[in-house]
Amino acid sequence: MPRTTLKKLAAILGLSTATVSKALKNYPDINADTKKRVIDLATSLNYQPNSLAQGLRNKESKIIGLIIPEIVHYFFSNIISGCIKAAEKRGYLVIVLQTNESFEQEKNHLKILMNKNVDGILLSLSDNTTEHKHIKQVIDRGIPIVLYDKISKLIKSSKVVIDDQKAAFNATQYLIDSGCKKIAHIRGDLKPQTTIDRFIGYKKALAKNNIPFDNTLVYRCKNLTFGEGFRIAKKIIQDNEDVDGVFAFTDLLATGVLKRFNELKVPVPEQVSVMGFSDWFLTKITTPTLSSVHQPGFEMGQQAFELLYKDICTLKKGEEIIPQIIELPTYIIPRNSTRKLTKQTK
Amino acid sequence: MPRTTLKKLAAILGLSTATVSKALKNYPDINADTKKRVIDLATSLNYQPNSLAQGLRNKESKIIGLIIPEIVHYFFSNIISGCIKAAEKRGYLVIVLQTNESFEQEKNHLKILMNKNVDGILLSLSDNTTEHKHIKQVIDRGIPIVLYDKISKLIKSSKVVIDDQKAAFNATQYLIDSGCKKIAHIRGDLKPQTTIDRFIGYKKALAKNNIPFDNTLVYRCKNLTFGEGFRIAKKIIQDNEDVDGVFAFTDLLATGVLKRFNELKVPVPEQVSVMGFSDWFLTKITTPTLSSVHQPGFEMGQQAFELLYKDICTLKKGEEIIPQIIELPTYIIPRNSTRKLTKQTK
DNA sequence: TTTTTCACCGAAATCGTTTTCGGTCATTGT
DNA sequence: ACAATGACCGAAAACGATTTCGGTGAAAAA
Repeated sequence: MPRTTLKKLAAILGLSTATVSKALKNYPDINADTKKRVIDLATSLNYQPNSLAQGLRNKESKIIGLIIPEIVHYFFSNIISGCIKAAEKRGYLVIVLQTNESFEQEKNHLKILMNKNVDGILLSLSDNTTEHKHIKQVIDRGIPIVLYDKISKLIKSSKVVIDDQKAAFNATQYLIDSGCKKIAHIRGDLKPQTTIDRFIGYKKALAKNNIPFDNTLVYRCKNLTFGEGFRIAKKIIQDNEDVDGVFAFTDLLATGVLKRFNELKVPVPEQVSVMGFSDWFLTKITTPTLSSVHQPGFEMGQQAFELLYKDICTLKKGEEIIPQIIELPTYIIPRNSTRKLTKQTK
Repeated sequence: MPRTTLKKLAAILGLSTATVSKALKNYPDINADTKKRVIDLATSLNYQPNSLAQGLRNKESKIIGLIIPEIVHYFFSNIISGCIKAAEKRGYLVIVLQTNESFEQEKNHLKILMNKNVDGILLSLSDNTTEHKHIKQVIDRGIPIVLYDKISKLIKSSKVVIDDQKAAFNATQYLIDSGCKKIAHIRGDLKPQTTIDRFIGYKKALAKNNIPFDNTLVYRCKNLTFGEGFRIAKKIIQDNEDVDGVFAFTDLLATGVLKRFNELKVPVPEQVSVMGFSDWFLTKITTPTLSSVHQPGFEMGQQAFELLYKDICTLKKGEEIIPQIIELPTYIIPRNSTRKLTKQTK
C-alpha cells in the first residue's frame, strides 16, 4: 500500500540505497548481475521514484506553469492544448492558471508558481499589465519565462507571436481586393497592443490603396462580445449606409454583426462583406459562414513550450539564455461572408 | 539571486533553522521578540518556503491532477475553469491532462500523476475505458479520485454528475409540450453511458405521452460533429417528411441540423423544432438561436474539486473516505429553435 | 611476496523543511 | 541556599533520491 522507495528495495536486496539508485540509473560501476536483480525487483514492486525528493535534490520539478487570460475561449484553449501536448512529449507537466485580464492576478500567479518550483513559465500579459517588475523578478530567480500572444517589447525573454499588423493589413486588403470601397473597422479598447496593431494594419491597407481614412468608420468597444458586435452593426449601417465592408477585431464581434445584418436584411456579402479575426470554431457555423484570419493557437502553445524547454535546458547547462522570438504565420480563410476575389492579387 | 532558505535566515539571525521555522509558524515556545525579528527578515528577504521540501516532509504537494477528455470544448473548458478557481481558493494548483478519449492515455496519465505526488485526481472516464484496475490502483495508493461527468457505477469514489436520463426526458417533454408529435433523436455511439441515458430519457418521455417509439426516427452517429448533424438532418426530412421535432445528443449536432434545415428552407421552429444539449456558447449565435439543456460545466468543476478536497482532508486525518455523489441540476433554456409552450405544464 | 590495478559497493552529505525531544538558563518557591 | 518551574531555543532525525569519494576485496603485475 505505501509506495516503494529506494530504501525498501535496498533492504530487500541487502544493498545500499546508493547502489540501488545507481543500478537503476545504469551506472557503469555496478555489476551487471546486481543491476538485473535491482531492476527486476523494482519493476515487480512497481517502483517509481518520488518526484518531490528528486525535485528537491536535482532542483527541477519537471513542471511548468501556464498563465492564460481566459480558459473558456476557443483560441486560448487551443493554446493550452498545444502546450500540454508539447510538454508531455518532453516529460513535463503543466499547471494552468487564469488571470481574467487582472494585473493583480498575474502578479499573484507568478509568485505562486515560483514557490511551486516550476521549471519555467508561459505567460500572456494581461491587458492591464503596466509594469514588468514582477516578471523581471521571476527571471532573476533563474526561472525562464516565455511570453506568448500578448507580449511586451520591454521584456527581455523569448516570445511567440503573430504579426497583428500584417494580419490585419492582409484582412483589409482582402476586403479591398474583393471589391469593398468603404470599410468600417470595429476595434477593441485603447490599451491592448493587439488592438492598436490591428487598427494600424487596417489603416495601412487603406493608405496603400489610396482609400482615405475616415475616423467615423472606426468603432470602439470595451467588451469584445457578441452583443457589442450586434449593437455596433446597426450603428454602422445607420451612420453610413454605403458601407460595404466590416473588419472586426475578433470573430465574436463579427458574429454579432452578422446576426444583426441578418435581422436588418442587409445581405452579406452582397451588400456588406464581413471579416473576422482568429478563425474560431464558430466561424464555420454562422450564417453565412464567416471569413476570418486564422490565428494558430495550437501551434502557438506548442512553440511556446518548445522555446521554454530550450531556455530551461540552456539555463541548466549554466549558459546564458539568448531570447528568441518566433513569429507564427497567419492566413486568411475565405468563407461566405466575403465576396470572391475579383482580381487574383497577391 | 538564489532564493532565501530557512538556513540563510537562521545564519543571519544567529538562530537555528528550527527556531526560524517555528517562529514563522507561530509556535508558542518562541519568544515574541524573536518571532518579530524572524518575520521581519523573512519578509524583507522575501522568504518563501520551498514547496518541494515541504511536500517531501509533509507528504503533500498541494497539487491535484485534472484529467479531461478534450480541452478545446466549451463544456470541458468550463469544467477546467471552475476547478482551477475552486482549487485556488484552497491553495491548490491544478495539472491538466488530456485523454482524447483514449484508454491508454488515461492509464498513462494516472500513472504520471501518481508519480508526481499529486494529492488527488479529478477524472472523467474516456469513452473507451473498459476496466478499472488502474483507478483502483490509484485509490489503493491513498490518492483520492473524484469522477465527474462520465463516471462508472462500478468505481467506489465520490462523483459529480448530472442526470442525463432526466435531462433528456425533460428536453423531449418540452418538445412535446410545445406541440411536437413526431420527434427524431440523434444519438451518439453505442457505448458511452451518456448516450444511452439520453436515449432512454427520450424514450421514456415518448412513453409517458403515449407516443409510440419508432426506431426509424433514431439516428446514430459516431462522431459528434457539426458535419454529422448536417448530414443527418437531410436524412431525417427525407425519411419522414412529417417530423416536427429533433432532439440532438449535443449542441454541435443540433447546430449542424439547423444549418441544413436553413439551406433546405425547412422553417425552424415553425415546421420542425430543434433541441440541443449542453448549452454551449454557440447556441446563442446560431440562426435561429438554439434551445438547449443547460449542463453546468463551471459548477461541475468547482464541486468536483470541493469533493476531492473533502476526501483529501478526511484521508489526511486518517479517516475512511465515504464516497459522496453530487447530482447537479440541469434545466432547459428555451430559445428560438423551439416553439413557445402551448400549455403551461410542469 | 608485495604492490598495483580494477571491479564493485557503501557511507555520508546534500537538497530545505518540519517536529520531537531535550537542554539551558533565569526565575520562583520553600 | 537549593529545588522546582517555565520560558526559549537547538540538535537531530526524517522525508527520498542523488552523487562524490573512498573503501574493500580479488586478480594481475612486479
